[in-house]
Amino acid sequence: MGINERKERERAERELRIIAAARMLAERDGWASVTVRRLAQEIEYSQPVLYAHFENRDAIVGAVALEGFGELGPMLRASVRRDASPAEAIEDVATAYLEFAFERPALYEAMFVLPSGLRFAKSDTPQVLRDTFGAMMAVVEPFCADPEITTETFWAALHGLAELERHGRIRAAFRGERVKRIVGMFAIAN
Amino acid sequence: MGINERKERERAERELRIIAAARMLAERDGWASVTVRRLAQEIEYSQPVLYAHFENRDAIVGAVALEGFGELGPMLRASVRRDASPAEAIEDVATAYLEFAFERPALYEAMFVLPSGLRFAKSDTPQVLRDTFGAMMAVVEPFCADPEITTETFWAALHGLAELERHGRIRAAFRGERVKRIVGMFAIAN
DNA sequence: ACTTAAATCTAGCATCGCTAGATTGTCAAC
DNA sequence: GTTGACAATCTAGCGATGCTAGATTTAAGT
Repeated sequence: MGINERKERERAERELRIIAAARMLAERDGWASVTVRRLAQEIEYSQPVLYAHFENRDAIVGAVALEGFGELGPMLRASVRRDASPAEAIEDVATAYLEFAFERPALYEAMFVLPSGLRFAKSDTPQVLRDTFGAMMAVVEPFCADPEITTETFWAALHGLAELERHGRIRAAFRGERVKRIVGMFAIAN
Repeated sequence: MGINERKERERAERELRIIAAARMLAERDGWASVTVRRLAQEIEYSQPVLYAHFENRDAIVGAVALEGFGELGPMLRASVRRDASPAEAIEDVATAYLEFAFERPALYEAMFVLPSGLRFAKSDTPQVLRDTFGAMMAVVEPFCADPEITTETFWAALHGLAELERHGRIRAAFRGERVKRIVGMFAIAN
């Protein structure tokens, strides 16, 4: 009886449609506009159906965030030029990271700012999160003794640059200069 | 006729009570619990009175944020040990900054994360914001050619460390190690 | 065709930010 | 003093929100 299989397939498909709708609305109108009612309308079901897929609104944000990690990791790896020196590799990743943050602000927000229920740096951390972390670690590793801590620091620096600029705390015009400084700092033994 | 003066005094006092209540509720239960209704109850007036003081809820967050800047700047300046070397001064400020972020999370959130209507790095930026920025600039200045950009970068690094740790993205246990790296990076010519 | 269980919806609760319009209080002119 | 005008304040409500209990429809198995 393929009935249950079909049902499961339809269910999974509907879940994807919810996530896609959430992402689209968030990118278009901001996360405040992503309401359960609107999502329900978008997928043409009533609100309670969403709660059969996600425990609450935060979990929907979390699902979008996971998608984001699934894209950020590969994007960071792909950003490194083929014959880049170790220092250039850091620059490529830093630049790509910020590009991601500014070109997909809603996605970035889901991944790093909004409550999403995701668990980081824990034993049950999803693989995509580890992979993204690994993409950053790969480029700082040549320059440091303890890659994990240095990666955390590198990541924090990039996240700070992204967030302060996104909130208008620092001058957008000087992003390149700031990246240059960060890269210069991480591209020496430490 | 001191009548109008008295009224203005009472009005100003009431405004301070609103801000104090908002800050207290935010620190105790988080910003999500700071509702206009609850604030009204706290100051023993009806909701509409709050809108005679602040344009909207965000403006209340902004007022609390301003208070926060009024404290962060002096705290950063005071954190530098009397006979600290330039490098030690950076360490002191970095440590004090993170201490502030973790001991007053709600205040920090108002200042740097929540929409607050405050304008940074603009011509009409309030003096307290400039002062806080200046406190950080003072310690990185000895090591750099363009202090403004380096300060923005330094600040971003600290903000990233604070935010990622606050959200459980990086391991709290290694905060000291990360600070050591950041300090080491900014405490050399760049 | 009928029963039962799963899938889905309707309708509602409590809460939110915010505001129009009524009501109270206070001042100044007569 | 009384009264009229204006400022201060409140009541009551609108349109949203996240979430859920209970009714209803749909579909499956016999």
